[in-house]
Amino acid sequence: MHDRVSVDETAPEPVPLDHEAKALEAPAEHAAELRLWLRLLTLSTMIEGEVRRRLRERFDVTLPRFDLMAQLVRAPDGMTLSDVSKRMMVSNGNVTGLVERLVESGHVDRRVSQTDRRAQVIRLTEEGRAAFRAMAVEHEAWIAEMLGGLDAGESEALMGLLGKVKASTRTAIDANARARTEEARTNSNAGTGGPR
Amino acid sequence: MHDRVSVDETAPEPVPLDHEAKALEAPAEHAAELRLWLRLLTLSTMIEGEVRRRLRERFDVTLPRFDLMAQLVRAPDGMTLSDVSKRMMVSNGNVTGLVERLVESGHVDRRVSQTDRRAQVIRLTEEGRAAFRAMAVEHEAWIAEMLGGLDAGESEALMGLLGKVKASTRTAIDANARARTEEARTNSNAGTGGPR
DNA sequence: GCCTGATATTTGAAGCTTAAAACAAGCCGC
DNA sequence: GCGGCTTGTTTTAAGCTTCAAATATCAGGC
Repeated sequence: MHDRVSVDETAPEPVPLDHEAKALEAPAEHAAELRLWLRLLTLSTMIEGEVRRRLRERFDVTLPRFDLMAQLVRAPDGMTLSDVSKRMMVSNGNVTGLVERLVESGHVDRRVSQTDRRAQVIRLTEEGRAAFRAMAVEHEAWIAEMLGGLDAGESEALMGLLGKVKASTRTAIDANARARTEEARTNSNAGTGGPR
Repeated sequence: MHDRVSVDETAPEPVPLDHEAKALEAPAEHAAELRLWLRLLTLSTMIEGEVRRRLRERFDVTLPRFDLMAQLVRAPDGMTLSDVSKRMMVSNGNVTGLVERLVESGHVDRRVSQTDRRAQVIRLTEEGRAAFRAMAVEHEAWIAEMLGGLDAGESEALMGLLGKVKASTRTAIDANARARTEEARTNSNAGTGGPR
């Protein structure tokens, strides 16, 4: 497989490491990926935490509400809860509660879809739109301040690399999901005596 | 009201854009940073979500518990709750509850520090260590699978760029914290009639 | 029209998370 | 050795989040 880490670790290796040492050192094969992931996670946790803090301090609003409003502001025609759920990558049940509170506070308007009686279409109210506009201006400045350490070329390079990782992550997730679906199908057939 | 029905608002529009349009387009100055942040956030959300799902599916464990155990496995002499809180970048109160549940399940051992009677020192139990070892092996493979799309050079480049962003983020956060502290000091002086 | 499977949403239980307030104990300068 | 500040932890209230189960509706095939 990927022998990237210049496989010169072959030579000695007399006594196989015991479990303990293995577990502690073990990053063995994939240390680089693990470090990358940890740095990525640390960074987004830092930024997210700071944005959360500032939103609360300056506007007394929570980050999830801001995020939801950010989705809605780009959809003047409204979105269904499912749409929001997919875009925000959170569960359906989560969105239900979030929307409930935003309707309560008058930022969001919710009505049954005219074409699908199962679905709710939600939109920002005028108040919601105004509130979001005010927040978005500062939010953007915060992000620019925090991510401002790169020049245009670096920024573009980073964007590209993140895109590449995103693609391979997507692939890994999809492959896993397919495998799970397949397994479920098989089990189901086995259980019900489906096509042998 | 909202003339959503595709007004084909392209052609005319002679007048300078109003607030609405501005707000929508406004990424104006800092569009690149905003896009970068969104991509970063999307990526870490994707990975984190998948790891969470797999940990639950394979080991019936939550991600925060895994993360806490990952901190402890590297500290055979134990850590205080505060240490953990800082390393995980979560609130103190959060750690209290998390540790409570891990002690309950027998993965973690907790005792009062011998040198500071305020502090609790926590360690993995043998069971906790064994359980973590098993999980860590798969976890590492998952990460390698998801982040596997880069060659060594790209990986290193990404690491460097993330480091750079992390540094500038750190700077921005610290500057803000200092400003807040300063403001608090000033207010406090004003209120109590401190040094003019 | 009726069944079957898919989709949209809600609900409930459990757990995670934060912020803020309350304590307890350490540290320090006088 | 006593105030006063700092640090370590817990507690509480509110909100976020997930998963899984329950509802309701839709869409197709027959």
